[in-house]
Amino acid sequence: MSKEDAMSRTPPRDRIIETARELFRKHGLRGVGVDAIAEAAGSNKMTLYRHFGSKDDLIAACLTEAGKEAAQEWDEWDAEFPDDPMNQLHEWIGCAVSCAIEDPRGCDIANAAIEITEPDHPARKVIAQVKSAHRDRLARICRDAGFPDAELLADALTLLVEGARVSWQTVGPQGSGSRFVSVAEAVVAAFAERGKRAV
Amino acid sequence: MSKEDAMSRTPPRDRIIETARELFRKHGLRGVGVDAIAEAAGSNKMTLYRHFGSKDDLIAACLTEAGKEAAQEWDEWDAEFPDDPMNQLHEWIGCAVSCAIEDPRGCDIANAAIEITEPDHPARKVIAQVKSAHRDRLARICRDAGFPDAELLADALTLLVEGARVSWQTVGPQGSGSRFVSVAEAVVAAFAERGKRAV
DNA sequence: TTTGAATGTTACAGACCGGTCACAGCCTGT
DNA sequence: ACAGGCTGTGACCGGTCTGTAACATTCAAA
Repeated sequence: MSKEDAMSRTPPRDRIIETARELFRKHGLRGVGVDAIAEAAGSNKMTLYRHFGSKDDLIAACLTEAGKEAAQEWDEWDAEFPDDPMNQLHEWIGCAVSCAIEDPRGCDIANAAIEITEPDHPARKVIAQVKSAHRDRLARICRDAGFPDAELLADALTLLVEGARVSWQTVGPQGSGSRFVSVAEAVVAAFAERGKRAV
Repeated sequence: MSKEDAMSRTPPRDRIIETARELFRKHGLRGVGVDAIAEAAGSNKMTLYRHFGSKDDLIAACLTEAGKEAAQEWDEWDAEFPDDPMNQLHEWIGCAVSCAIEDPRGCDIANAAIEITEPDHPARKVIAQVKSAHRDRLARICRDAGFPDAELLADALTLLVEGARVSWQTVGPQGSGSRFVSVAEAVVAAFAERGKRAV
């Protein structure tokens, strides 16, 4: 009963966020109600509303948490290959979509951006901030690795990974998304050769 | 009153599909009810249900219609640059995301794939079919243009455009999505040079 | 003119939703 | 032992949703 133990030990707020992220991912933001989330988290609707003022705020909190997790992953790559941006880049390419094999539901943040239609939704700024940070870290690695067109390469890789996670949801494992690693490596190689010739 | 005239002349089924596509695009699939669609189409819920057995079937019909429109666009490029795949490719790159400037809601089909969580939803096969056809036509152009790595280039461009339309919804005009044309052209150029050197 | 199919209208069923209230319990720090 | 904050419980409100039933209307073809 280690799971139930952990459930009862962690404060309700954390359990609710974790459970909400699971259910949102599985059924979509509009596909699951706050009551179901609270119950699945071993709590109830009232405490949910005492921690998060509304469902929309809960969604924003979940995406903030997702952004924190992503940043942690970047930090781990930083620590794994210190001062070796080229290996960091290859590691990123390898990991960026690999998770999709088990759970083909793509990126929670991108999915939320698509599912949320209100322009003033509290989650919108979280989405923009996390995604911008992602591109910025990618651009920094490309610059550190010495690519002359580092910014353009960062844009290319950003679009590729974003597209791969969508492609996985549209056509599944037969689609272009499953060739993301080959494509990304080819693009990186092409940009590297371009740089060499320019020098 | 040509618009109202057209509304009353066209059969209800077509009006409903057209209206549904607009509203689905604006508010999401789950963000608008069948009653609102029927009323906005100048019809009513009952006739809607007589033409489409369920809301899910209506969604599938809307995506089928979207797929037909996309195919028509490809045919126009074919007719505009007959036997000139390189220009067809450039035209595709220019048009693929340009529409996003006015309406940043991305691709209806990809959005639907993300919003639909049921694996057996009637729209799923439509989504997969349309997206596969898109990649196939792109691959054919790349092959006709003589790219040695035509399949890989088609995958790259597919992922890029898919990612661009998502990026537009996450970070807006400041994001990588607005650099799609530059990125895609750079990737095409890199693949072309690769081919030359390989020859 | 009559017939019949397509369409419109109204009402309803049953379920779910987000959000709030009043009240009861628990558990910790003092 | 006691006080106070956090948590749990169940009921409730008003609204919306998909889908159906029964009935009225229009309109074109025969």
